[in-house]
Amino acid sequence: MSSRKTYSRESEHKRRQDLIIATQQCVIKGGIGEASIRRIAAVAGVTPGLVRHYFPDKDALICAAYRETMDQMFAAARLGLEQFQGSALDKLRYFINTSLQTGVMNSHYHQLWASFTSLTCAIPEMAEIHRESYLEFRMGCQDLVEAVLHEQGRQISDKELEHYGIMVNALLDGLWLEGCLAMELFSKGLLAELGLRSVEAVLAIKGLSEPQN
Amino acid sequence: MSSRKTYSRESEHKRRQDLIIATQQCVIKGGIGEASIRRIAAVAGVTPGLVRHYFPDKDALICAAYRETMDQMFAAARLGLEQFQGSALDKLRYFINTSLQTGVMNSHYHQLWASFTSLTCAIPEMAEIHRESYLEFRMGCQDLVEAVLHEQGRQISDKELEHYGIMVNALLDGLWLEGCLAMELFSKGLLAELGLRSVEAVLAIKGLSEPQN
DNA sequence: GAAACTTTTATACGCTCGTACAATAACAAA
DNA sequence: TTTGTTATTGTACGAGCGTATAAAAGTTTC
Repeated sequence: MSSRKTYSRESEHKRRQDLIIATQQCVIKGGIGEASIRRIAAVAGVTPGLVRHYFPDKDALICAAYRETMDQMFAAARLGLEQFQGSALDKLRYFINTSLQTGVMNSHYHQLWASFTSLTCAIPEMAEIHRESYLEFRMGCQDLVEAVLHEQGRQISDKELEHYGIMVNALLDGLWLEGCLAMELFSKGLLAELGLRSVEAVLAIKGLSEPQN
Repeated sequence: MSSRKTYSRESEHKRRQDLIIATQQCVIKGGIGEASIRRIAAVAGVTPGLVRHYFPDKDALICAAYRETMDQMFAAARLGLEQFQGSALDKLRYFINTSLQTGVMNSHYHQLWASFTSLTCAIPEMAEIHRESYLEFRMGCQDLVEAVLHEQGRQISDKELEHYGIMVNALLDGLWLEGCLAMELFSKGLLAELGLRSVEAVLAIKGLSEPQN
C-alpha cells in the first residue's frame, strides 16, 4: 500500500504565483539564505520536485520573484495615481506621500529589495531587472515633474528634465531607505513631509509641502 | 612521510585582517553565497580550520567584515576632510564631491553594502551595525550643515537641523545608489554636480554648486 | 637543545543544498 | 470505462556547507 500525499492539480499561473510568493516570504523571513528550494516548496505547500516543473532552475525562480517584487513596489508607489483627479502639483504630492508611507516604505519591501539587489553580481539577469526597474521608477518621477513644470509654464530642456528626474528619484530612494531601516526613528509622516519639502526645494516650486502653521 | 603544508605564523591582527579582506573579496565576487568559510580561507591563503581560531563562528566573521566595510566607506567619504582648510561651505562641497566620486561610489562598495544589508534580518547584530553606521553618516552630514548655516548667521532649531541632516543624507544615499547601479548612465561628475545643486536647494543656500557658464 | 605553548593543518561528521528522474495520482478525452 | 496526458510526488545522488577536534608544525622560553 502506497501512502502518497493526495493533491489537486492547479493552473500553471496559480502554481507559479504560489512559488513566487513563497519565495518572497522566505526571503523576508531570513534573507537569500533562507530561500532554498525545499523551504520555498514547503511554504508553497508542494514538494521540492515540483519547482523544477515550473522553473528551469533556482535562478529563474529568484529572478521571477525579483520581477514580481519590483512590480509590486512600483504599483504600491503609484496606487491610486491613475485615477487621481487634480492638478499636476497635487498629483506629485500624492505620489510622494504614497511612496513614503507604510504601503511602500516598510521592512518587508526593504528586505526583498536588499536581498535581490545583492544578487546582481551573481546572477546576470538580476542586474538587468535592477536597471529596468530603476529606469522605470525614475521615468515615473520625471513624468510627474514634467507635468508640474508644464502646468506652471516653465520651459525646460530635456537634459534638465532628466536631471530633475535623477534628483527627485534619489531623494525618494534615500528617504525610503532611511524609513525602512528604522521607522521608529521618525515620527509618523515626517519623512513624507521632508520628501515634499525637499522636492519642492529641488524643483524650485511652491505649494507642494503643506504650510505647518 | 607526512606532507603537510608549510606555513609561517602571523600576528593575530594580520590574520584577522586577512580573513576580513578575503571575506570582502568573496562577497564582491559573487554575493553572500560566495562567502563560504572554505572559499574565504582559500582566498586568505589559510586552511578553513584556522577561521574558527580567530572568529567563534561564521556570523562573527561576517559582522567583522561588515563593520570594516562601513568604516572604510565612512573614511573614504571623509577622505581629506579633517585636513581641509576653507570655509564651512567649501568643506561641505568637498565632502559631497568626495562622496559622489569613484572612491566611494563604485560597484564594489555597493555590492558589499547590499549583501551585508540583506542580512540584517538573519543576523541580529547586523541590524545593529546597520543602524550605527547610518546614524554616524547622518551625523556627519548634519555637522557639516550646521557649520554652514552657522557661518551664514542663520539661526536654526535642533529639530530643524536634524531634518536637514535627514534630507541631505537621503540625497547623498540616493545619488550614491544611482551611481553605483550604473556609472555609465551618467557622464563623469554629473551626480556630484546634481548633489551640490540639490543640497544647495534643500538648505536654501547659495554658492555651493559651481556656476556652469 | 629540550620543553611548553599556541598557531595552523588536516580530516571527519552530520546536514542541507540543487538537481535529476522514475513512479504515481489526478484529470481530460474518447 | 478506458486510455492518454501531465502535474505532482518521492527518492536518490554528489557536492558543499559550518563546525568540531586531534595531530603537527612553528615559535618562544628556559
